Amino acid sequence: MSVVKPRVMQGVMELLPRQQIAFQGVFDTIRRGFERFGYAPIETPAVELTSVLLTKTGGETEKQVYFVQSTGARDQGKDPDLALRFDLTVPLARYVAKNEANLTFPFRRYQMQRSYRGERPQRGRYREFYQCDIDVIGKESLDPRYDAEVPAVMIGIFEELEIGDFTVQLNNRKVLLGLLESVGIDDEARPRVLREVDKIDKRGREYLAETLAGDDFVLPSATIDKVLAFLAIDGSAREVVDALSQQGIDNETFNEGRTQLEAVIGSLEALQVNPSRYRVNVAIARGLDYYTGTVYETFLDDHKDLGSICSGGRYENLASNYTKSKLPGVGMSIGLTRLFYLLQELDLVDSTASAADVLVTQQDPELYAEYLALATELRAAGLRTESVVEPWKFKKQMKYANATGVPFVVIVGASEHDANQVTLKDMVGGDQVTVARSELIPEIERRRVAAQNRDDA
RNA sequence: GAGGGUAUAGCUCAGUUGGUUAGAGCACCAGAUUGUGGUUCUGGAAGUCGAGGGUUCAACUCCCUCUACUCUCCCCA
Repeated sequence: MSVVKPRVMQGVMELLPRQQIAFQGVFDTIRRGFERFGYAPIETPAVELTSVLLTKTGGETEKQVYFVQSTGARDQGKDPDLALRFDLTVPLARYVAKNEANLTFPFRRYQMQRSYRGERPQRGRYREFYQCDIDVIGKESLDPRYDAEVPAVMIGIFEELEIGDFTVQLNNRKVLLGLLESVGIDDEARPRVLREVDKIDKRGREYLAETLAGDDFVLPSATIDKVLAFLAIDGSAREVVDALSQQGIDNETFNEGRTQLEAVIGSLEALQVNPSRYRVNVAIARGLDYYTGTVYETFLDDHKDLGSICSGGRYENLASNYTKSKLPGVGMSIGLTRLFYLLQELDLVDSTASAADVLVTQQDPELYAEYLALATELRAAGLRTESVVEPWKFKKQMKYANATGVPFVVIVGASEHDANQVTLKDMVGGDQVTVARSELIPEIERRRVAAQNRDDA
C-alpha cells in the first residue's frame, strides 16, 4: 500500500505544540500591547475579490498573488475572481471605505492575521505569514503626532518580548524628497533615487555613488557628493533633527518633512519612550510609493541581515481606490512569523511551556471516578488540568507526563485514598509531597508562586 | 524572473579508485520483578540510497534528463 508523503507547501510555518504555545505567548503579548493603547480589533477575510485586491498594484505584487478559484470555474476556463490577501493594508482600505459611515474617526485598529505571497521562500521569508498591524485612519486630516504613537506602541511590545536590543529607525520621506529637490534632481527621477538611497545601509556608500553616477541616473559628482554628505548625518534622534535645520536646505517639501519629524520626536520624548530604542536614519525611504511622510523600519541590532521585523509609514490617502473621501493614515506592521523564526534561531523561545498545569494520574483503576472528580475540582480552581484516561502502567504515565512537559503530577493510590490524602509530584524539581486532599490546591499555588519568583529573579 | 548548491532511516549525516548483507548519532517502541519521568544498560522496528534512463560482469558511487529542496540577486514582514 502506498502512502502519500506528508509534506506541506514550502514557505509555511507549522509548529509542534510546545512551540505553538510559545508562539501564542508572543501573539498575546503583541495583542495586549495594542490593546494597552486602546486600539480596536478587526478581522477581514483571507480571500478578497480580485477586482478589489488588485486595483492599482504594481506588477511585482501582482505576480506574487495567490488566486482562488472553484474547480467548476476553472473547468470553464474562467479567470479567477478571488485572491488571497498579500497584506492587511489593502483589506483595511477596503474595510474603512465600506464601513466609513459606521466608524468613528480617527479610527485606530489592530489586526493580526495571516497574509500570503507566492514568493520564493528564503531565510525568514514565508509564503504564509502573520502580520500584526496597527493603523490610525483620519478623516480629511490626521495630526502628524500620531506618527509618534504608532512606534511607541511597537517599542513597548518589543521591550516586553525581551528579544534583545532593537532599534526603530524612522525618517520622513519629505526630508529626502526636499533634499533631492534642492540639489536639482528631476521630479521624475526622485522616487527612483529614493529607492537607491534606501539601500545604502545594505550596499554601502560607494555602491550608491556608482549607481547614481551610472547610466540610469547620470548625476554630476557634485550632486552625488551633496547627497552623500547629507546621508552621513548621524546621532541621536534629537541631534539628527537639530542637524537638519542647519543643512541650508530651504524648500517647502523639506521644511514640511523636518517639522513633522520634529513633532514626532517631540511626542516620543513626551511619551517617555526610551531614546535608545529609536533613531532617525535619514536614508530610510521604503520601497512602497504610497508612503508620503514618516517611514519606519525595525531591526534587531544583532541581526540586521535578517531584514526588518516591523515597518510602516504615513500615507496621505489610504482608500482612494474605494472612496472619494480623503482618509490619511499611519501604520506599522510586525512580521510575526519572521519575528518568531528569529526568536527560535536565537534560542529566545521558551519551549518549556506546557498546555496543562497538572496531570492527574491513574494509580488504581478502581478509583477512576475519583480521579475525574479531582480533575474537575482543579479546573474549577483555574488550573489547566489533564487526566490520564488510558489504563497504562504507571511508568508509562510518568513518561507521558515528562514528554508533555506538565509541571505537576497528582498521584492518588489506595493508601492516599484511604487517608484522604494526595501525592503531588513536582516534575521540575523532582520532589514530591503527600498532603491532605484539601491542601492540594493551596500547595500547587504556593509552588507556582515560588517558581514565578525564581523566574523573575 | 536570473544564477549557484544539495538529494542515503522520522531528523542530522557517514559510506574508500565502482565490488558481496548500506551504517552511526538522535528520536521511536519494548525490557532491566511490586507506585515514579527526565540520566544509564540491553534489545527491536525502521531505507525503491529523490525519479527515470545510460555505461558496466557489477552503480548509493560514473554520465544524461526530470523533480524536489535550499542559498544569493530582485522585492518585501
